[in-house]
Amino acid sequence: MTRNKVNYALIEDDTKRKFSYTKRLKGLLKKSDELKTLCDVEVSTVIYDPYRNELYAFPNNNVVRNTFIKIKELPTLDRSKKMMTREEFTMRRIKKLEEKLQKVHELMIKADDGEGSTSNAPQPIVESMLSSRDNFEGPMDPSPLLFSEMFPPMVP
Amino acid sequence: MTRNKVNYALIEDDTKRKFSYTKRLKGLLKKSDELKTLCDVEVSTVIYDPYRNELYAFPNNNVVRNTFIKIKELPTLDRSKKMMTREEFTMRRIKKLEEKLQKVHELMIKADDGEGSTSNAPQPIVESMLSSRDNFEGPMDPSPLLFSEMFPPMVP
DNA sequence: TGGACTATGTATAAGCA
DNA sequence: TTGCTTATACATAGTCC
Repeated sequence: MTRNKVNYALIEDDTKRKFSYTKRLKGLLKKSDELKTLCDVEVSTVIYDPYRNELYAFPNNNVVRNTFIKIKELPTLDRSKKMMTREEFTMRRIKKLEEKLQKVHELMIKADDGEGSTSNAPQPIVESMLSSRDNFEGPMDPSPLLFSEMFPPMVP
Repeated sequence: MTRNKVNYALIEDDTKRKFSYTKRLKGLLKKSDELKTLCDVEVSTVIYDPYRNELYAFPNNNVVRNTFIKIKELPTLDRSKKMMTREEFTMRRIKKLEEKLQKVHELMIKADDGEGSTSNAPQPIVESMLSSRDNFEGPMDPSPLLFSEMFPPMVP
C-alpha cells in the first residue's frame, strides 16, 4: 500500500501474504480501537485465518461477548430494523466503480481505438446480482438473521 | 488524524464525533475488506453505536453468521473450508471489477501525468497504545483469545 | 446532511539489520 | 524470523459547498 500501490487481489506469495496479514491485522485492530475510543462505539471483530486455522476475537472476549449480549437485549423489532449489512455500502461502491470504469473505458476506447477486448463488459455486472436478493443461492433468508437466532443462549 | 494530530480520547463534540465516526467507519470497513481480500482471511465485524442505537454486522449478516458457524464446527473445519457463500461470490466479482479498474487507471495515469507529495518526520502518537497491549482497557488478554476458548462448546 | 477538497498524519511494502 | 527504517500510498480533520 505504499512503495507500491495496492493491488486489490489476493497476495499469491505466501511469505508476503503472511507478512502483509500481520501488519494489516495490527493496523486494523488499531483502527478499530481508535474508532471505539474516539467515537465511543463498541467494535467487535472476529478474524478467521484459514491458513493458520485460527480464530481470533478482538479486542477481547469480554467485549465481544458484551456486544452480543447487547444485541440480544435490544428489542426485537428495533433490532431487526436497525440491523444492517454492508450490502448497501457495497452496492454504492459497485455502482461508483462501474461508473468510473465505464467512463475510463470510454476514454480508453476513444484514445486508443480498436483493441480487441477479451470479455470486458464495462456495464453493470454485479449490480443486477445484488439488486435482487432472490437471485442468489436459491433459498436465501428473506430477512437478516436475528442475532438471537445466530447466537442461542451461550451456556457458560 | 490529519491536519491535527489525533488525541486518543473521546471526541466530546457531538457533531465532530459523528462526523469522525462516519469517516472512520468507512475506513475501517475498507481496511477489513482489504485484509480479507489480500490475505484471504475471514473478517467479521460488529459495531454497536449507542448514540444511534444501531447495530451493524460486516461484511454482512451471512458472513458473520458463517464465521460463528465455523466456530461451532472447529473440530471438523475442513468440511466448511471451501464453502462459498453468496458474499464471497459477490466479492470475487467486485474484486475483478476493481482489478480491471485499477489496471485501466494505471494506464490512464501513465498516459496522463504524476502527482507530487510531501512527507516527513515519523512520530509516535497512539502507537504506544498498541506496542504495549497492557495499556488498553485495563485487563486485556495477553494474546488474542482463540475463539474456541471464548465460546466453549456451545452445544450442551 | 453528504459529497468534494487539501494539508497533514498514518499505514505499510520493501529494504535492511 | 522479527524487528527497524524509509519512501510512498492512504486515511482523514478541517473546511467549504
